[in-house]
Amino acid sequence: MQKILDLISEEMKKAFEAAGYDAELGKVTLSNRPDLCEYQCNGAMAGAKKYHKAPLMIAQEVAEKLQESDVLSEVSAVAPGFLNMKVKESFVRDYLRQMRNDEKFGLQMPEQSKKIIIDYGGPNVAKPLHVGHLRSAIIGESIKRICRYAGHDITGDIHMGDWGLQMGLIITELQKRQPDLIYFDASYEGEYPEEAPFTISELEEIYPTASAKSKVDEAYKAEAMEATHKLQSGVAGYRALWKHIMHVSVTDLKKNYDNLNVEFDLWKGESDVHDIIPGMVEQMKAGGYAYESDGALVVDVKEETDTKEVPPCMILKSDGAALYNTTDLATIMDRMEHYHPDKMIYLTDKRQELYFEQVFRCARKTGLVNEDTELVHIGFGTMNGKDGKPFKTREGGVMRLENLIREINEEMIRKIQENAETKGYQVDEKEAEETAKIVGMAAIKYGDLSNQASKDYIFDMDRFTSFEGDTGPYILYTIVRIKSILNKYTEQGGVLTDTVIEAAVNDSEKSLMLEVAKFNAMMEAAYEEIAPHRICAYIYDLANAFNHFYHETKILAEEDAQKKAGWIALLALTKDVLEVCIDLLGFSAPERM
RNA sequence: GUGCGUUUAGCUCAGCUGGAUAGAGCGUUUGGCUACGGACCAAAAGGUCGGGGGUUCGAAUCCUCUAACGCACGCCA
Repeated sequence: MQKILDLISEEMKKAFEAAGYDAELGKVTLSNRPDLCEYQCNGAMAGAKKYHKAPLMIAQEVAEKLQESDVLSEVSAVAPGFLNMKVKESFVRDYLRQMRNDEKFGLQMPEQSKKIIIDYGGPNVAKPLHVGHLRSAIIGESIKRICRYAGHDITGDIHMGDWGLQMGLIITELQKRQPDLIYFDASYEGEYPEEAPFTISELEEIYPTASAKSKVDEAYKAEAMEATHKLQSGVAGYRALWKHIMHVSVTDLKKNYDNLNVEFDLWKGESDVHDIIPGMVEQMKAGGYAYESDGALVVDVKEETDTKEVPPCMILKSDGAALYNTTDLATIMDRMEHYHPDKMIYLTDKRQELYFEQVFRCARKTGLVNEDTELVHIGFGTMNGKDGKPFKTREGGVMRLENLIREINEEMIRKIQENAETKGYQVDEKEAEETAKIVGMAAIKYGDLSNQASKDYIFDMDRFTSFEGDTGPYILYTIVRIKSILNKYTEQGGVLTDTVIEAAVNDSEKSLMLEVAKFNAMMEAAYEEIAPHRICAYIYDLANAFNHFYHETKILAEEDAQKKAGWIALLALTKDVLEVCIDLLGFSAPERM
């Protein structure tokens, strides 16, 4: 379906042409003076110079041509040359009827679906998730869903840190504690046990301990590096131990991401490309791209047009070891070979911007990707506390994700019970817990996504748990309210699928309809700009438009059955649009709250 | 030093790619509950859009200079 603004513009363009002017001047935009009109066109002013004519005169001539329009009503020319207009109620009605029948509410599917890989999450194995992982998970999940809804084939890869020194550290510490473990017996040739010799909580304690020791104890660090090397060169016992670490850790990660309603299609990590690194390095050397500089192997990625210094992209450290760049480049190579993506999206902290610029240029220069393969880095800002500094616990430590979620949920349960008390009804404890989880998720995710991803934002626990105004819970509340009305309609014998949208009878109804009609344009923008916050802004407006309408209209009490059914149809469409939107943001609405 | 980003109401943020009187939420003040769910709605107060200059009929938006803050600038990820 065409966007409503395009349909209106077409009508206006025809009028410009009919009046003897360039059709392109007839671009229509939303009115920024809603008290005067619904839509406006500024083309007459833009054309004044070209036609040596007063803008108002041009506007008047164009307005003349639109007096009989099926689309527009009340077209008027206003000084200094604005064209103000409203749209016909019948036009909006027909548009929404079509929307309601369309699978994706009028969103146009691309001619060619793109194959996209999105790299987000990025946790480290054996380390608990903390608030720093929250944004990547939330934003990445939403982007993935938006691209998918927009008709593209997108694969989400968690891309774990599962291969470096951290693994050697864990193994070393484990050996200190349990030297008799069969894994450390080099002469052992049998099968290794299926059960891991540690639990996730032990693992989470082992790593920081080992990391701290390595910083003060050189010998310990050397052991860890040796263990890392043994692991990477394939010593059986070490590999078996590594598999245990991975299994225990991934199981725990899955649980945590499940709680966030975040799902990955691929659980790849740095270890997956270990074997292809030597080949890639050789290829880069053979191609004449990589050369030695200060002992390290680098590829120049400067470009003529650069206004800044772009340091070369390092492929190997001076000790010959791989680094982050190496695995990222190898991963690109691996993905090109196995998935043939048209586009790869990386979601990380925005401080890594220059780094990704280097890696992307290197990948392009060395021919790891095709000319038209898009490589995109989306850098997000830091989540700060109320003081404007990176978010910490009250004690000043790094806050674990689980704890943050728990705090929000507890606050939510308190609110729900409080609400029930003031209204004098009983809540089932189980139900309250479930609802709290759903609402808490909406509060966290909406709070994050409603900000532009690239900006730092302030995570204010009090604000998010206050549930008033521009928040996730407000959106959910609106949906639940509509559901409640629709349920009552059904209970009274109405059949939702029999209802048909009618022309608006008052301003608030029309505003709601016009708001609903913006869906496909908004989605297109959200996809093109990779901007979930567009969806947030839209559903907030939509929820406001609905609540406004709701307060002015007694829906179920309406005696005219056709009118009532029309309203119900509009409500159902509004609810469906809202629910699709929140699903794209990664949360859902409860039945009651 | 170089580059990038940010600067809009007391606070937290929008601003649809150059249009009319710069918009929300929170907070403040005021009004609305026989509930189709008041976690709502209606209204008021509150802004030299960091500052200067320029382009344009018209600038928060484009150009330029400048200030403050933040971030990044080869062996971390």
